[in-house]
Amino acid sequence: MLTNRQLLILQVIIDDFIETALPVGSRAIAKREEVPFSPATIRNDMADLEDMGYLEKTHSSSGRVPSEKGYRYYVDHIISPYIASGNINVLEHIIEDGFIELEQVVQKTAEVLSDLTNYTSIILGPEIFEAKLRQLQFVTTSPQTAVAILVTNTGHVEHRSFTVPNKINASDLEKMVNILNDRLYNVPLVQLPHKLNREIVSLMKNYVDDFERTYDYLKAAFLHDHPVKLYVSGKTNILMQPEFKDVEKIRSFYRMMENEDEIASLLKNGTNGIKVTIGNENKIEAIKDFSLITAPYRLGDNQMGTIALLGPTRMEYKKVITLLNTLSHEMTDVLHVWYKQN
Amino acid sequence: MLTNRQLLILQVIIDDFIETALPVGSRAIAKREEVPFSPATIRNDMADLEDMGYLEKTHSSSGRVPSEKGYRYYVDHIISPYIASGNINVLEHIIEDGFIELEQVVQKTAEVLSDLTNYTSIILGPEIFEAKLRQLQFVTTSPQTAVAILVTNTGHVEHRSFTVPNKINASDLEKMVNILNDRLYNVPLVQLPHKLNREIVSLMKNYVDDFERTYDYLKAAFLHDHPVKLYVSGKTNILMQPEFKDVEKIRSFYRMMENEDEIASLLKNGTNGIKVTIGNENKIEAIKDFSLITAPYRLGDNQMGTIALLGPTRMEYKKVITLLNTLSHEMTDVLHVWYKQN
DNA sequence: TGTTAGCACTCCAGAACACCGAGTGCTAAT
DNA sequence: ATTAGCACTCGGTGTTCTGGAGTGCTAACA
Repeated sequence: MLTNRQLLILQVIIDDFIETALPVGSRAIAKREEVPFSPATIRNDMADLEDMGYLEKTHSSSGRVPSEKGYRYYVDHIISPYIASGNINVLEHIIEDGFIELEQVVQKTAEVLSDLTNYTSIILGPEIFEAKLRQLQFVTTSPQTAVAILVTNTGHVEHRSFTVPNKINASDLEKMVNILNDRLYNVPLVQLPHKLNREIVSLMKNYVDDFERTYDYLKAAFLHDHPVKLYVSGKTNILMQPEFKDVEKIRSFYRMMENEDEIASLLKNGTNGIKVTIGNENKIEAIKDFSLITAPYRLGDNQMGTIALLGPTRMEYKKVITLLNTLSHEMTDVLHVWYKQN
Repeated sequence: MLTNRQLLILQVIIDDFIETALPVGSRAIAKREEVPFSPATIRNDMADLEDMGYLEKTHSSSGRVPSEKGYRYYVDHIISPYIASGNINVLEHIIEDGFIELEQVVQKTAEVLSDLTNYTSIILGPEIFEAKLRQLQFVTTSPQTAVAILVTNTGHVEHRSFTVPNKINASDLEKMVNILNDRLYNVPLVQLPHKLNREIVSLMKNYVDDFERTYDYLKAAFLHDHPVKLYVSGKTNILMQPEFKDVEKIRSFYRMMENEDEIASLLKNGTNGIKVTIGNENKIEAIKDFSLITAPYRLGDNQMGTIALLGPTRMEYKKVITLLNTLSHEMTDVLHVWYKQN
């Protein structure tokens, strides 16, 4: 168990190191008003804190630097009382500015987030499975090709190009699409496959000649997965951090950022609230000396996506956690409005 | 005027430096089979070449390094006879692999290009103004919002979200869109505004009540600019080059790459053939020690876009120019097929 | 006259060394 | 329990030294 004084010293050291990125010495701590102890006293506590694993030295006579365990303690026990969910209405301002596509709002949010923090922001989602179908459509673009288009109530548009086999009858396709639009209007995307199989198949058999082939084709066009998008902003911010003077580190960082699947899997890791992953707690090699902070946003009970910030382990946790907390709530609110309006 | 021996020496020095990135000394040159002269002789020529501005020294007793003027001479007079337009069928393979959207083909091409060269590849375009209209459509997504969708014969889909003012009559909109689709089918996008004003306006006035307002609205939905896309691949390749050990350089490179408008303007700089811009010939500060090689691709007489490679001034010009030459022709061929199929 | 061998000179890169200062741990005094 | 004092450690910086790769110049040579 830590004494109050040790707690105070740990906090001061971490705060200081977060600010300066330089090892902190006992003299510097003693100079602070909130620490009315002599350097020698502080040195004793520092030695204890090091023994307990919260601090490290860069060499035998250097000042102290927080260990990952130290950051962990700091996040879990020291700053947690100060985490509020402020209200900065970032999203409201963005929306007022006249953006109307959800994707743009999200992209803009990512930009604001990285500007506000000087770290790299990543937003996953939103999932669109709760969005309701507005229209399906086939547009023939050439004798052999066509585009399948899907529109949702959230203004989301998906499209795919296809080659059209000769065997498929255009008028059959048209009939089917008409039926689908009739029957599936306002159905959430997540229910499409189910509805299709249960209610529509039998209906269509009556109207369409070469049912099997046409139906398979339709499914390929409209029932594919809806890929979740990743919005990233502020990749260069990371280069401003003093710990990234090393070209090799920069390279591995950018390499990783090119691999969207990997990043997405990092963010999907869904808990209920804010999650802080420090240094080696990250499973992915390339971010072993980063910290990743994620916050989910939701629609009802469904997690729709994740807002995240990636920065050095020496991160401004207090500020960042508060910010993410706020923003994830705002995102949740926006989604609520966006999806519930008919 | 350069003597044959000077020409040979210049070529050898540049080839060597391109390969090793190290200053080249007279002894190393003399060891080569194709240079049957003593180091002393070579030194004399090197001094001359330096006087003429083709070579530089990094310090008073170092080996020589090509100057930008040297590269320029190399590109214009030394390697030009060797530039062929090979036939590697990159695009054919990509298309065979089952990609069908033009955008994906272009993206994939950029990736192949950067993999093949280890530089950063950038592709601009293709412009879609030559594409022909297949369908315009309004989909109402909620009482206040709608999406406008435009599909071309090339499988390109554009969409925009809107708020719908109460004053606009939905059935008027529908009528208008129907008329548009009737009249504008297969019209190249570039002719849309003209056709609309000349032929359609008068027609529509007859059918629609609140013509003015509805028409303005339609124009905003469908007659916006068609943004030209930028496809980039291999940004991290640049980090492998030994000249980019400096974090500050890396930072400015990535900063620049984030500014798509600037890059696009660099590439638009359209000439007829391949264009090589070396170091300070580039107007943009951030790439003053890069070389940029661009090649246009076209449809008929219209330049549709640009393929480019960005690398250090010490670039493998011979290989890269040949490659770009080939690929720009292949792109032109692909576009031809893509746009001409009805 | 063009080419080459020889030589003195230059300058960078890296190793070795000394020195300073910030910081520590320990001990003894308060 | 806290603190003053002190010896000690170690990284960073600046200096000096040295080896080697490379040059320019001069004189000899074909």
